[in-house]
Amino acid sequence: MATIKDIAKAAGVSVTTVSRALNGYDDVNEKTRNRIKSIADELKYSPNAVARSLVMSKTKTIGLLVSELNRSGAKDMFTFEVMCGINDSSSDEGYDLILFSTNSVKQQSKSYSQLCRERQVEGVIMQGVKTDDPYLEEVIESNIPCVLIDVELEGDNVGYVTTDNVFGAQMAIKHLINLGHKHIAMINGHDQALVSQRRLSGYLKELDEASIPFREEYVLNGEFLEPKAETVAYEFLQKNPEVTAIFCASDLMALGAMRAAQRLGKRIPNDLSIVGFDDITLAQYANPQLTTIAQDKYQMGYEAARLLTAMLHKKTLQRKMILDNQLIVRGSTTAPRN
Amino acid sequence: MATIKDIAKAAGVSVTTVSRALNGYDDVNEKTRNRIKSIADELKYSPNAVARSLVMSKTKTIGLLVSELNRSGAKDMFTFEVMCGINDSSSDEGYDLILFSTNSVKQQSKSYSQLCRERQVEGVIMQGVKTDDPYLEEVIESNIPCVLIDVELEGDNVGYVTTDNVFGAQMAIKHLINLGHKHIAMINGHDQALVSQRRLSGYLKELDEASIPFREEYVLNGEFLEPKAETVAYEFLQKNPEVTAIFCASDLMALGAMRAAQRLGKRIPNDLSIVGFDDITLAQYANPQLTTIAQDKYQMGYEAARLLTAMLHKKTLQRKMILDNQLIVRGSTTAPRN
DNA sequence: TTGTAAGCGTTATCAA
DNA sequence: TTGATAACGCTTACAA
Repeated sequence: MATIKDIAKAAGVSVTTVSRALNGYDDVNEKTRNRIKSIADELKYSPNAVARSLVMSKTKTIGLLVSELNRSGAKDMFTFEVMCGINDSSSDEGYDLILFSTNSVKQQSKSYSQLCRERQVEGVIMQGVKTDDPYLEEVIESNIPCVLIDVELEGDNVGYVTTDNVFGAQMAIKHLINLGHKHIAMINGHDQALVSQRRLSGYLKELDEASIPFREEYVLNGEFLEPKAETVAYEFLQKNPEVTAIFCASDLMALGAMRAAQRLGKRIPNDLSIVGFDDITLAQYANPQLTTIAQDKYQMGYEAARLLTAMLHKKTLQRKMILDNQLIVRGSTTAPRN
Repeated sequence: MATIKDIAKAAGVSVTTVSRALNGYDDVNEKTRNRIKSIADELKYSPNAVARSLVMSKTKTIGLLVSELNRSGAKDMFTFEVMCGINDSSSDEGYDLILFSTNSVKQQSKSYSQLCRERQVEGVIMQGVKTDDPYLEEVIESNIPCVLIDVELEGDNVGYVTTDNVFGAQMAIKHLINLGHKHIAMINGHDQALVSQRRLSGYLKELDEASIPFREEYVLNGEFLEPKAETVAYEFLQKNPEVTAIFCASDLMALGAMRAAQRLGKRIPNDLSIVGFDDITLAQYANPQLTTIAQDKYQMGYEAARLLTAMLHKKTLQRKMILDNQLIVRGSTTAPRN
């Protein structure tokens, strides 16, 4: 592990000169610079980022905080794809990523700002946090720049990236209405996700525009879980045979609803149309293939890291970014049988 | 950002005492310790890991090097699930994870040991590297402790975690033979993966034990890609109608093979049995559901990080870990029609 | 039980 | 164009 000291000694110059030579300052003789560089190569020198961070108080590191990063996230590749985007863009910007894995147990022992300050990250990207997560308050209080995924929180140092969930839901419902559906239910995610609220309001808005009366019992809570969605859909469909279409706030729940329908002997899409949300990989492999609202997860991550680094460099006053979604019509929707 | 200096001043003691008090040394008066602790709390002190790393030359950080971490890995959640395991176990052991994202472009500018030394990681876990990856040589040369996933390389500071791929393949073939199949093809992955070689040898071994003659043209290269597998399977099945079963070295390729069969009007499993490898999420959603050899990806990651931390603490002489696989029989295999 | 001082590998200020 | 020297925040002999 050669240091600049070693190089300085070998080159017969001071550490200052070595530092400047290696960092491309122009107040150093080209001849000495070359000598120093070749010695550095010989000694297989690489700068110690830890030491540099200490003196510059810049770590060139972004903290990635994913709540409950675990296997259950494996089915919808949401988390993973967002991470890929974050990874690509932060490495484009010259930042490394440090993974903060937290679960509710660990959260009790270490506060958000402790976590960040310890590792001296310059900024944070948070993913998968619920609206009632205690860390969220700390994000505002602390002045560490932070970009949230799918949590609409704004502040001097806080921004977010999300997609247009209201309009996404509207597209889904409009699609069903255009097909001729009148009795459209919704399986929503849990209330601790902002996207649930947004998608619900899109549902309401679009029903309203079509002058279809809203029926409270048509909105179910599937908790974003496939089996839970299956359970509630199963009960619901038995009680409400007039319903010909269900809009689900996630593809995973849509898969659960499909299974419920099949258990009840309903054929999809002939007896029941289903629209999902996310466009996860599985959507294409379901039988029939799932009509859904596609979110560009990779881009969400990519933009999140871009937004954060721009904030770090004070290059932007922008604090939020809302991406468009897209309706993808596949085999799980059709006109209702009359 | 309070430092121990601030605390020292506020408490009227030296920084040494503060350091020792906070780190739980027993040569400090309990009264002063308590005073110091409460002041630290007041000042919302958290230790600066960067400074600590510098002086202790220990960063408590593991580098995670995933080759080509990108969306294409999103379909088989392999990478992601392994990562979850690594994440859980390393955080259990008190290590943080730093993500080295590299692609072949970036590799040219920065060598493996440069990458590691810069960030002063204590050890590295590598995933997704091909056997001809230039970084692999460096792993051996450098003396940074490293654990590889699915690359069987051993050395003083190098270990690996993999599954019993030979036996896994044997289970697959035995299953097909037991069903009565005689003409069994294999779609293998590319040669730059060790697992391809292992799975092939399992295939050969099991054929041999059943005295089924090996036919070279029965082994195809699907490059681990779904569309590629579909292409080669499509051509192959046309030319070789006697084949009643295909063993694929990955589930993704098995999905491709299924599609090829369906395009040729072959029914699965009645006209053609297919066995995959991995047990990715999609395997259960395919139609019919895919019979496969399941690998515990999460555990692979978990054990990799455990092995690495054990190596770091010199607590083990063990350098490798081979996990068992499991045959999961689903709907894509049955007895051949005679 | 506590304090002084050196040092980890850098960068930055100032003077030469 | 170069070099002394201080500083970043912490740990750790060694001394008191």
